[in-house]
Amino acid sequence: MRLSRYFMPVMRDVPKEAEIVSHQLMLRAGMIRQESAGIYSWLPTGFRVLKNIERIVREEQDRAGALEVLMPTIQSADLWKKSKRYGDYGDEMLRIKDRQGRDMLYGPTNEEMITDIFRQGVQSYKDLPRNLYHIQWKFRDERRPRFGVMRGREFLMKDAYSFDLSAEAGRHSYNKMFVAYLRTFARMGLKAIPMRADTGPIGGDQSHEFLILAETGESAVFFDRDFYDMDWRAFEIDYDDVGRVAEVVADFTAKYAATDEKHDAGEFEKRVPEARRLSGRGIEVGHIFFFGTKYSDPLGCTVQGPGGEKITIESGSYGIGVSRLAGAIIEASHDDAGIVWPVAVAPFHVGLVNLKVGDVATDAACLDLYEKLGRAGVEVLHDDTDERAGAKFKTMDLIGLPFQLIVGPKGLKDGVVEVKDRKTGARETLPPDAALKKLAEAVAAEGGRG
RNA sequence: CGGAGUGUAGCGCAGCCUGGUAGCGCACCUGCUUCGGGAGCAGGGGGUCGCAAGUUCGAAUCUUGCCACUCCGACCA
Repeated sequence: MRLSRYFMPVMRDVPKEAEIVSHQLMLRAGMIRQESAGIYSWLPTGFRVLKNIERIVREEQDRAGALEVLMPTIQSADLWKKSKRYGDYGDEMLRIKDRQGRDMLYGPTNEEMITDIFRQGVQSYKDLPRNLYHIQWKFRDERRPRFGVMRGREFLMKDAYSFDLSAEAGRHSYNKMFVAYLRTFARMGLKAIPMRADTGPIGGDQSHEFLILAETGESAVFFDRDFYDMDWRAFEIDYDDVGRVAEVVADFTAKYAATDEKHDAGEFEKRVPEARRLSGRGIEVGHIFFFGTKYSDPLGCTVQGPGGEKITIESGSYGIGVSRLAGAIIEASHDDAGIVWPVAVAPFHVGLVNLKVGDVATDAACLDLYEKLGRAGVEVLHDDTDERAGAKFKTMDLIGLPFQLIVGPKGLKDGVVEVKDRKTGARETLPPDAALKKLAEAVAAEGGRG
């Protein structure tokens, strides 16, 4: 993309409505625009990040055997009345009426609808297990939206729903999602610690929240320092290997980690030596539940077993805050100059900076590199504007692309260009071909197309 | 929803107390000079002062009501 043809309204001053750093940086980098409290437009740069996050989530859900569907944002109230949650959900649910006066709602979640879909489509035990998910906008009319996209009222969420014949089988479905979440967040460069959690209004008896550590997090968290030594890479695993999947889950759940609601100070002291006890604040980026027959019972979601008997389906649900992650990743990865994107979610991989637009040799060199990088699968934002060099560097640092490729007449005279690593600040001068090779390799290594 | 606060140009702000028809910085446009880490000079464009009613000869400014947004608390991806 050529910056001269792009739409990226960056700001030098911080809009006063933004309190936390991720919100400030998203606004300053021209990623989002607030439309009303807790509701945002995603501008081109922000939208690219959102799509990258969504892509990783989708790839890992698919890998774990979940099947993607798309349910509507608007739902009829009927299903919710059947599950008794129409009343329970309270003012958080945005209720609307259609022209016939029918009660409708903007979905805050989809347990009822997916259960109904599944009930209608499956009659035999032979059709289980299954896991269906979608990535769709939700609306929850929060009492107090805040922190930009981290706690919006309208937000993009991945929600998956598992259907099993027995509680044991349901446990494996739960464990698969647990592992898929570890992989998903690892690919985004995050260490998301699984913590025991309250089940809240969703209900059920087994639940974990995945939290990343950040000072601005909304939950107080208590955990074992040993988590830092875990293998957080997106390790390979055979999801059909029930024992192995359970082992990974056991490994992560053996260590103490809990949010304040579930925290037990006595147990913490008993299980974790003092030197390893850590506390801090965390941002919840994922939440998984196993709730058994809570929805299948009232909605009559059953299948016929081998002996002709009726089996009530055991279910779980699994959420990831896709739009929240955009803010959460920035909270976890930024410095004084701006955002520092992990390669896998960066809006572009490389910022190509032309230091002297209008200089024939420099323009030609930039164009050549731009085309070659594109062919190598590297996404490039080419700053071909006639801004001053200083301003260009500030902008590049602000928007946080992982690499900057800096091309100017002085370097070209010596046959070199400069490559800057945004994260480390390291700069290297090398011939254009070598720079190209280096960037292509770095992006291939870290970009992690699943 | 309880408490606190803010609405004046795209963004950040001053002006309001003590009414007289709107200003600063950045950004934007034009020209010249500059040009390897947010340039200088000169000229220029842009605002129903959140909305409505009231007081007044006259309201950004005073009064009342409403709306929007932000922050602090209880819930959640």
